Amino acid sequence: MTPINLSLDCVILGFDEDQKLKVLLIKKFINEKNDFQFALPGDLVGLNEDLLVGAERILKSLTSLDNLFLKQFSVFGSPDRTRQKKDQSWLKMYRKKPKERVVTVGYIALVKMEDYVPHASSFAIDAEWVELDKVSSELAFDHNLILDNGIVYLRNQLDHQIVTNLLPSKFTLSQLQNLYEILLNQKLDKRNFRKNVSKDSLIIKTDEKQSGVAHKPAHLYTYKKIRKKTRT
Amino acid sequence: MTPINLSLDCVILGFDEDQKLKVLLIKKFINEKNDFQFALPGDLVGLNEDLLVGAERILKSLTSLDNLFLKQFSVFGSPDRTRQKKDQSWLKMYRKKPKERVVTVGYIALVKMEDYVPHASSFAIDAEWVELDKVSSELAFDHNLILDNGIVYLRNQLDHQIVTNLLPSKFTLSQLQNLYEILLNQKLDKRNFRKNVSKDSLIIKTDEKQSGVAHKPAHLYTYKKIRKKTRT
DNA sequence: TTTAATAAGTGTAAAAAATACACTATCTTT
DNA sequence: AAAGATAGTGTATTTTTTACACTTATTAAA
Repeated sequence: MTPINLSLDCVILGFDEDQKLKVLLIKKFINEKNDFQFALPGDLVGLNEDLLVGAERILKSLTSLDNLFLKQFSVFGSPDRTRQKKDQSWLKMYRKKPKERVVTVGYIALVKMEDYVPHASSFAIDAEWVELDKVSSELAFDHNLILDNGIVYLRNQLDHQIVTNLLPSKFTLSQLQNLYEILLNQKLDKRNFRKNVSKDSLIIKTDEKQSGVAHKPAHLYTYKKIRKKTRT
Repeated sequence: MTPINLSLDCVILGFDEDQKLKVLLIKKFINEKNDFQFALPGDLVGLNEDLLVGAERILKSLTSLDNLFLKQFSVFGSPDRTRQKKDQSWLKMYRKKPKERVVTVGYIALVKMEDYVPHASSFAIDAEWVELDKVSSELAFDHNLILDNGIVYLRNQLDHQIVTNLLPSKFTLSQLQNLYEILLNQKLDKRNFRKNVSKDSLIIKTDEKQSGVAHKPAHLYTYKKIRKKTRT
């Protein structure tokens, strides 16, 4: 009875060597003149599709990214969220019922960029990693709000498991610390950081060392993964 | 294009003198023979209705409860969540499209029961406070799951503001501690509890005391409220 | 009016967790 | 062999958390 559309939007944060946190955005044409807009990858959920499965499908269809751990973090349901002027043109082109309300569920993931090279398809004309402070404040719909909420959510969720996933399977403690500093956006004390890490029985020292560095080579560590998957 | 229905379900937890945490359930007939079922108060959101406003409206229409602080806590979107046998009969009676999928957003609130006396209306034939451990394991749809998730969410959110809302405007520290113990389902140390409370500048000692009790009368305290309201 | 019963109210010591802080070690490059 | 660079390490201090037992003020009963 309620013709409400349900969409899923993905906040995919990526990290790589150049030490910046980036978000995966798609570019889409919003008219025949090839004006474009950036947006989080997202689309309507399928009729009988589980939400998580749908988020995975949509993400893959727009960016080709696959096999990541998405987590639901919030619902955005303002009746006006798709009714700003800037978004009407795209809606008319791509949605059968452009005026109908769209409620969206936000999903988030944090990945190692090198493992996930986006390729645009479907209505995305491009899919790219964008540095957080270079993200346009004029994303489609309320995507700036969704992005901000996602980042806050993520910072409160960080743990060794999530963070080590962003590193090579063998990593140094300095790499790990550096990554925490970027994600949390704050400096950490080296000795205290190492004290904490040493309490985590899942972070294991290998007998390998870094090589080819122009300084004392660091020990390499690895993380014992026990992966769980839950859905609601 | 996706004929997905969106509903809102409310987990309203109540507390009162008899020291038990209860949840507000409605009773609904599921057939002409007057067989019934218990459920969380919930229904489809309105076409152009803000989600929070909708949750408030639905709750009021089913139970007459009004003016409480609902908070969104999760989305439940399994495609099968309304497709169990037990729920079909009710759906046929009350929904125009009983087979259509329904995704629901969970809202939660914690209230003082005496302030909120439920009166059933609309399709609710009864609205009552039910002790948590007496709740049927056969609530409508996936409402047992929603309820459990809501309780977990709530326990992680408790603070003096929320908790003092459940007490009279003047309360003793023993009342407050007792309430925490019930909500958290664990014993707390009296002196440590009071030490903590004394650090909270919003909890203020009045110069009144209990009277009519057969023991040393306790001082009464009050909470300085600064109410904020946020929505997404 | 004394006594018993009941919950209120109070402090301190010990343990655990968090923080602050600076030098030596090992490798590469020049 | 010296310089440059990052790795790696320990301790003292502060803060937070925990554990724990007796005295006090009132009412009810004897």
